[in-house]
Amino acid sequence: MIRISKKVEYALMALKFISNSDHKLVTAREISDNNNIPYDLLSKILQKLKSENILESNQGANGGYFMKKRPEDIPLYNLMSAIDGEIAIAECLNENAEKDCTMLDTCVIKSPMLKLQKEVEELFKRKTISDFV
Amino acid sequence: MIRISKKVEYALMALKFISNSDHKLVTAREISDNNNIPYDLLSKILQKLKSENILESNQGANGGYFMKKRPEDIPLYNLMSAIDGEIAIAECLNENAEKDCTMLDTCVIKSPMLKLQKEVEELFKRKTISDFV
DNA sequence: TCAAATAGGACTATATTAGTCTACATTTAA
DNA sequence: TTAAATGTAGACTAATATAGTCCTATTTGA
Repeated sequence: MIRISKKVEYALMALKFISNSDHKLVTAREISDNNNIPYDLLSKILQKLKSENILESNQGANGGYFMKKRPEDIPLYNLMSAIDGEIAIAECLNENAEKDCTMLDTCVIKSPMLKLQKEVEELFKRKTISDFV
Repeated sequence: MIRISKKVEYALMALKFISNSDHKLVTAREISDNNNIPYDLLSKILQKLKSENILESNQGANGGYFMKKRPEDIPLYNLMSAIDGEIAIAECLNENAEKDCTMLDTCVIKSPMLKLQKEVEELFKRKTISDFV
């Protein structure tokens, strides 16, 4: 199975909500209530989006989030890797597979897998948040 | 994260091994030993490949498996869905999401997600086992 | 100084994936 | 005709990844 995690779905919904809002600042609570997303989980996601410079926030009362980049400038790929970490299409393509994989030398499918990985990456880099907003 | 399951990796390795073998029949044990794949797990996988008409088998002593289709006629997509079931890029695109998804009516990202799903499918349908063999 | 907000770590629960165990059925060769 | 080699199949357990919760700061405006 191959999938977009629920967290990324939530992120997309949040970004859509923020983009379409006419407020300057949108709170996590608003997003959570309007989209039926667990508040605590959403908070974590928004924080990650902030640390990726996708969102900016004001803390404190009357605080909230706002877009730091335009949707068309945010590849879906970046969103995914920000939230779920590096995207490896197969276990053996992880950074630390070199120490984990028991069959490094004998592996017969690594190089075509790598090629496929590149193609999937391309696809997710071509897509931007504006495709969802 | 987005990935090819280990079972599919094993299937690819098995198909490669069978394709490159000069025996008429290859046993699960041979494949398991040569590729470091847990025997029981591999057996299950081979059985699924059989039920998908990718492999054929002879039972009994001197039995084993052999290719029923040519690698270039087996899309990676089919292998994946044979082994791991239908490929839905997001939870909401599953067959039974209609009853499960709490936000059917309000969902704001379903249609672009569906488009993305099609594109990923295309990619995996274009790839065939011959790319790995 | 209080209430409303973001920030962030630790924890628990759930679902998915990987792997194991046991029993049985089929075929061949001795 | 029987033993060994093989595929078939279901139930179970273990490991891992994902989703979700809880609790406690910290910041800031009224």
